[in-house]
Amino acid sequence: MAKFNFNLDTLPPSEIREEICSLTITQNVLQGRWKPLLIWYISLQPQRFGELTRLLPGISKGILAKQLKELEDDGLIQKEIFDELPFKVEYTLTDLGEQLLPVIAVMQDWGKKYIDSRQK
Amino acid sequence: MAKFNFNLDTLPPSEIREEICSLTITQNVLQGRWKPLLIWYISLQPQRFGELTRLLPGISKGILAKQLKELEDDGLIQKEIFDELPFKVEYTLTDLGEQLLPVIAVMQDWGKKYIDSRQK
DNA sequence: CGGTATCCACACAGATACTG
DNA sequence: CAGTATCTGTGTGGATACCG
Repeated sequence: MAKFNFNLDTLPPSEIREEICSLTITQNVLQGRWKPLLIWYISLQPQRFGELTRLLPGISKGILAKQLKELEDDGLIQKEIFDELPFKVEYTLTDLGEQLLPVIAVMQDWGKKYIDSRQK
Repeated sequence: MAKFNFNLDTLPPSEIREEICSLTITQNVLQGRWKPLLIWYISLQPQRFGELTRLLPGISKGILAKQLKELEDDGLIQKEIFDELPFKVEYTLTDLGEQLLPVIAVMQDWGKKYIDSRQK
């Protein structure tokens, strides 16, 4: 999946390469207009497909399904299908997904600093 | 600039709204294939335009100029123009840009966890 | 050296209709 | 309810030529 943003012919030193690679992976995993918000909402409580469409006004069902699928494929969320009628599906974070919450938190912290800096 | 990913007609409670807004701002500011890497490289030392094209093999001059301009407009980096021949320009982080380094750091931490989880 | 300007290609998001 | 399929439009990145 990932584009690693460096050329295999001109590799930087290995410890630099690891930083580049780690950073780019996280960037790629979070790439998608709604993904950080999806992770954050799901961290608050297990969420259903329909509830997410209400929480994220403007998102279309197609793109919601696609981004949820990508998050699932990347191992950040898991879905539980309840065998009821009408159908019920719940999305929750995996352990790996939970470990991403510090990233979300510092992003929120910085966003507040950004807002403050623009209000001066 | 920012798309805030919520509908003004169906506003969530204010403290939730602030978290959404802060997160989305940071996401938007970092949106761009090379931006996190640019910030990280510039944090290591002041960088020149030509040096960045070497550090990021595959980037085109057009897109490098564009993403640097966006980072500058968002107040994350500043450029110093040295009045020499041949021309010399150096990009450095602003205070606001420095404050973004924790975000980069936790992204790198998580990227390493992701790699570990996939190697099992 | 450090950019702009222009054009092109594709990925991604959105709308809509349909389905198990 | 929770999706899938298809089509469409736009945003983003990339290549190239040119410029101060």
